[in-house]
Amino acid sequence: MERLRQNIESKLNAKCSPEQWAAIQRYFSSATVKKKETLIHDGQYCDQLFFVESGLLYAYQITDYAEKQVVQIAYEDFWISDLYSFFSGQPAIFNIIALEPAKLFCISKASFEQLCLDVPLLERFFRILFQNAYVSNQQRLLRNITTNATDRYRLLQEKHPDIPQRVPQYLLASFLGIKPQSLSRIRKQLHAR
Amino acid sequence: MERLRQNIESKLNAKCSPEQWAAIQRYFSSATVKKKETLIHDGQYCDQLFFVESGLLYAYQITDYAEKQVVQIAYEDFWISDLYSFFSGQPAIFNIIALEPAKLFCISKASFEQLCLDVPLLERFFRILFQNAYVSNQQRLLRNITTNATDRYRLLQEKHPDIPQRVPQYLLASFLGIKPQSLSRIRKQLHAR
DNA sequence: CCGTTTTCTTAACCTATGTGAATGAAATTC
DNA sequence: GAATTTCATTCACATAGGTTAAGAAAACGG
Repeated sequence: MERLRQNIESKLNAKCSPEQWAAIQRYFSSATVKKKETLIHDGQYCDQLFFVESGLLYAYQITDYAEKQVVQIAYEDFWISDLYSFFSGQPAIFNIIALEPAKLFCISKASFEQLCLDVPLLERFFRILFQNAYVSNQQRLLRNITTNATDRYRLLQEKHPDIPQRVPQYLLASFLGIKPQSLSRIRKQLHAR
Repeated sequence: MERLRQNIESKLNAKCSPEQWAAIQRYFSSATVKKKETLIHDGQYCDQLFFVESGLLYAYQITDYAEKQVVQIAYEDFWISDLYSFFSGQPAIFNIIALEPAKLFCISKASFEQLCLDVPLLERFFRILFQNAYVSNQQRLLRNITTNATDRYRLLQEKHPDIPQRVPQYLLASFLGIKPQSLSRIRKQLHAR
């Protein structure tokens, strides 16, 4: 669980004491998913947060006209969940599927709440986690409005060079908000230089 | 402050006791802004949450090439702030300006934290408030990707009929992620039927 | 009330991205 | 390892929305 520890400590900008870390470990369980296995089905409840220890998963929504829309891509050191369902207790609106076999650490909502009481430092950690999720979503919305597809692709390459290498292009395209043919065209133009 | 009370009670789906309400009132202050007055400047700190009692404000970001991008529009019963700055203590990334003279109730970060301790019910309220903000942003991102401008405009008319009536079209267009000329064209087509 | 400024509309044209179809490559299944 | 399915690429064409420019309408300021 070294990865999880580092993730927590880096976001808190502080070390966990041995006791804190022992407590934290008690509240998480681990899980593995095989390639193409569905971790969360929309319509069912998602009452867990998942930390990706290894592997890669993505979350998508089915749109009004039955198309997949990729919402999030998570690999090592990322957290993924259907936060809407997690927070509200309503059925999930996303599907979450493994693209590569993955090893996860999971915390249920009940454990999450217990842990926050038990180790207040973790309450702070999760607050930061959710705040970051909020802010990065908002920035993503603004980028999608104000930036063309080529620049969005370049930015993704820069910030998350893993993703273009590990994710098939039709999913990458969806994540960027374009069609696979357009992404193919964009890549061709970029390589022409 | 009746509006604020109703807002809180409706999101909590519960009534505040007289003591709770008295405590809440102590933590809020009130403010007014004139038309065109700037409530929050980007680059400065935004350590307040604002509840709109009357009037209308909007938040925008200046994009890389110096264009205004409208992020949020708030009128009676809405909350508005630069949550990034509020949460992180970093300088604000948005400007918030009054389009109509407005009366606000404000709570500073320090009061917010005190209030959450003092009246745990309010901690729950704010959690719900932030969760809703997260979810509605995420849904807005997905809609912007999967839906054309005409449908986005129609949806806005349906869900917030106040906005098209009270906000000039060039700001409305920006909020929808299009240019004013395009919004004009869309409106023309819609009225032609 | 009139001149100024801001906002809205229209139109002609342009461009990025979508669409549909064809092809071949790659991956998966049996 | 042959058969199928899935995925990526390309192309010709379609279309939504952007751009530029001009004038009309509305709002504003003295």
